[in-house]
Parts: sequence; C-alpha cells; structure tokens
Amino acid sequence: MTLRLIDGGQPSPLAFPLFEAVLDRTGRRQLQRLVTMAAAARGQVVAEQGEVGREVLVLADGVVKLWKALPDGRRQIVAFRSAGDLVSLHRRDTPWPVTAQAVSDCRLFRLEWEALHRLADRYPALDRALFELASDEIANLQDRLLTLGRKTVEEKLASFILEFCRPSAAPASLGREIHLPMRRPEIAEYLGLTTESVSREFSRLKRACIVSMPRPSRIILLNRPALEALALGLQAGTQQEAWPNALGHLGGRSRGA
Amino acid sequence: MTLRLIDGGQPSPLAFPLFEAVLDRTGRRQLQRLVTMAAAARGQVVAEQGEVGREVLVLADGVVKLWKALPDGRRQIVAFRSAGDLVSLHRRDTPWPVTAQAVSDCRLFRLEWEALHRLADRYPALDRALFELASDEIANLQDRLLTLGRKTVEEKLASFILEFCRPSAAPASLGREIHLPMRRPEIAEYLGLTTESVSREFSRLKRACIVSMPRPSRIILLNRPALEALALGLQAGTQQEAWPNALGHLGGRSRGA
DNA sequence: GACTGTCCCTGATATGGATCAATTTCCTTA
DNA sequence: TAAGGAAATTGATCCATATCAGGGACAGTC
Repeated sequence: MTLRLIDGGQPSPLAFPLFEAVLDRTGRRQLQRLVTMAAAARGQVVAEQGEVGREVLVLADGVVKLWKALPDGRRQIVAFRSAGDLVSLHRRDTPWPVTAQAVSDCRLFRLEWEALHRLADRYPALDRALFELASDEIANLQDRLLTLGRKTVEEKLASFILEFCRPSAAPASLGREIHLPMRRPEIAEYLGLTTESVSREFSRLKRACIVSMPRPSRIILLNRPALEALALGLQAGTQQEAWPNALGHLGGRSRGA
Repeated sequence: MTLRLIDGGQPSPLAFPLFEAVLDRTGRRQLQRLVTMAAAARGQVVAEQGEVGREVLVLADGVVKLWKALPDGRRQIVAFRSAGDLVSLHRRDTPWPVTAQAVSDCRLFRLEWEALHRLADRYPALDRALFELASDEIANLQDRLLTLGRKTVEEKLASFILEFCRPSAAPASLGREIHLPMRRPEIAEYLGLTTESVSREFSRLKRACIVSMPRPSRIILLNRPALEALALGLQAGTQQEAWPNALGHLGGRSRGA
C-alpha cells in the first residue's frame, strides 16, 4: 500500500461520524493527534487483497471501490465507499479480503490499529459502535446478495440508481442532478453485468422517462416511484411507456428524453 | 417468533465458541444462568424478516437458513448457520434483516440482548469479539458476492461443495461420506440458480468422477483438487474428462476480463 | 477547430441457464 | 415388502444476457 502522503493540516473531526457519537472532547482531541492524511489519485490501489496493513483507513472525500477477482480476471465490485466510511471492516492483523481502489481522487485518514485499540480501551463504546457498523455492512451485503442472485438487469440497475441517489449517498448533487462518480464498467462490475447491458438499460430508462442523463455521469430522477417498483420487480418491462404507438421504433435514434 | 420451548437441561457452554475465548469461569457460569433453550422443527421459521427481537440466538445443533425474498417470491438464501453460530449478526433493537428458517430439526440457545450487554460491560473483550465475528461474516459475504455475480453454474456448485465439505463445516461425516442437510431447491436458492441446474451440475460432477453421491443427501469428494480448480474457474468444463475425444478441439471458453 | 484517445451507445448474433414437461429415484408409512 | 407421495433427475426448448463488432460523443491538446 503506497499512498502518496500529503501535508494534512488538521483533519476535521466531523469527517468521522463513527467517532463523533462515541468520544468526548478529550477523546476527540486525542484521536486527532493519532490521525494522518493521505491522498490517492483515481485508479490508484489503496490497499491490495492479501496484504496485512497495520492501519485503519477512513475516507475523507472521494469514492473508493472494493473488489475481488477470479484468476482469469472476472471481477466483482463488492462495495463503494464514500466520505466518512471506513474503507474496510476487517479484523486487525488479517489480510485485506478485498482490493481497495480509488474511483475518483480521494483523501484518506490513516489511524494505526494499535492506537484505535488503545482508544477503545478507554472508550469501550467504540468497540460496540464498530460492531454496529459491521452489522449494518452485513445487512447491506445481504441486500446485494439478493440483487446479484435474483434480480434482472432492469431490477439491478434500478436498485443501483436508488442506492446512489439517496440524499445521504449523493452529496455532489446540484438541484436534482446527481453526479455518479463511477463509470459504466464499474457499475457493471458492481451489479454482475457487462458494460453493454448497463448501457442498454440506462437507455431504456431514459426512453421510459424514468430518468434523464444530460451526460453519462449525471442523472436526474424523473419518476422515483417507478424506479422503486422496478427495483423490487413489481413492474415488468419499461418499453410500454416508451412506445405508445406501434411504429415509433422505426424513426431512428431518439436521444435526450 | 414462536419457538416451541423444550426443557433444556444445562446447555453445554462448549457450544459457544464465541464466549469460550472471552469469559472466565465466573463469566461462563453467569452466562449459563442467562441462557434458555428452544427447539425448532425442519421448516419452522425461527425469526422473520422485519420483526424486532429482544434476544440473541445461538444454534446448538441443526442447520438454519437465512433468506430474503422479492415481492413475487424469488428467494435468495444469504447464509446457512450450523452448531455454534450466532443465527444473525444484527444491531440490537433493529428489525431482522433476513428470515431464519430451520433446514433440519434444531435446538437454539436464547439470550436476552440486555443480558449480553450487561455481560459485555463486565467483559469488554466480548464487544471486540463480536466485531471480529461480524468481520468474518463480512468476508464470507464478500466471497459470496463474487460467486453470485461472476461464477458459472459449474464454479458455483464446486464452491458450494467445498464450503460444506471442510472438516469444520461437516461434522456429520462418516468416513469420507458427508451429509448435506439442505435439499436441491435450497442449494439453488443459495447459489442463485434453479433446482434443475443444480441437479444437472451434480450429475456432471459425478460423470467426471469428481464426486460420488450414494444418495442425493450424501456426497464423497473423489478429487478435491479438481473441485478447487473448478471453484476458481481454472478449468473450464468437466465434459473433457467425461468424453476425452469428443469436441476437444473446440477449446476453452473465453470469458470477460 | 481539427486531431486523438477514451468512454459510451447500439446492433447482430451466440449461448448459458431458465423454463416447461416427463420420468425415475428415494423416502416414508403401513 | 409394497404403495404412494415427495424429491431428484433428465430432456427439449426458449429467452435474457453475454459476446462480437462498429460507430458516435466528448474532453483534452496542439
């Protein structure tokens, strides 16, 4: 794990929702002295599957993807992390179970496991908070298992859009327009699909006027209830809305929407 | 959650690997007084998604499946639990994120969250142990995401067999013969497949002499290395072994990269 | 404003696994 | 040991998504 270090200044303690709830003023001051900052450029591997790091990483800003791969290169993105998230929840002194790679330029807080444990000895609620964080992550992963195992392309993409267009998950939105930091291949690797399928499905959602995408990385939800129905498989196919008249599809490409 | 209570006798503390490592004699005696036992027959729902239980459940024996479903009934089994496992790792006072259902007749230990937390106040290592348990579960779920998102039928079933034929996971084995408590539809729901696909793939593995199945619920590994290769996608197709001279020149499949 | 590379979109075709439909095997109970 | 029902297997066919193959949009650079 070779992170280009940057001069950190004082990392804002507000970036650690985990610790905010648990530490008092003294604890937070202590924490602040233990933390250093690092930066990673888009594409950079922040931590590699198999390596044993002695540090906990918390994302200050940017987005990181966590992935695993098969020997022949097939790859599954397991999760995306954004500001305030622990990059990985895994045991101390244990190899990283995934590879962490920057999806956009990032800054990270680094904290020695050793120091975290000393802090937790003084503030036992910290260990319980970590358990609860891990529990939430388990519930997320269980949802994703249902998505990967049982949903169709349409349902998978609808679920994805909703996941990343919750206000909490999408701070980088102007008006109703939300920025998707990940590219098509990354969305595909997250959903167990190919790039082409993701692209086709975005097009179908646009034609059905469920979303609008001024650019590939910007999305506007036009019909959230329809998306929610699709994500649960309650509404099969979006083509009906798209082609009210029988010969509509003969007229060439329909852009925009 | 309606569990038919049985007269427990003294539940053996050995059935709690979690607590064994963390509690001293006093703590274990205390724990023993807080625990009650329950039984569930095959098929019985032990806890339902959405309900808020005030108890932690630990499986004493038998096997439990955890699943989620879509409104139209498509179902994904998220995990199987066996003796010594916490049935679910989720936050206290939070709805169950999955439904837990007995795959075979089971006995369960029940412990109030309240009591567990009081114990943890005295033995802070307990909270840390819970975090580490949850971390292990996260790593398992990440592996399963790779399996569901990227593996073929063949690779999925090979992974499944290896997962349930590790000595630790298969106590109910006589000689090399291992008992699979789950039925074909349950294996299919675990792997994101249909019953038919699971059945066909078992047949292929039998023809290739990689496993032998005297009965549908009993399996003998004849060629573990081959299974391990299959589980990682290192060896495409088992038909070559079965019919060495047919179609050999068509070579391997090319998969995404 | 042309040039160039990257990303994205779309069309045509192939195919792995689902679906539909029997048949066989297994297990339970009498 | 036989009978009946449940579970598993097998075969035929279909379809959703992958794969293969271009083409178009946009950002950066000169």
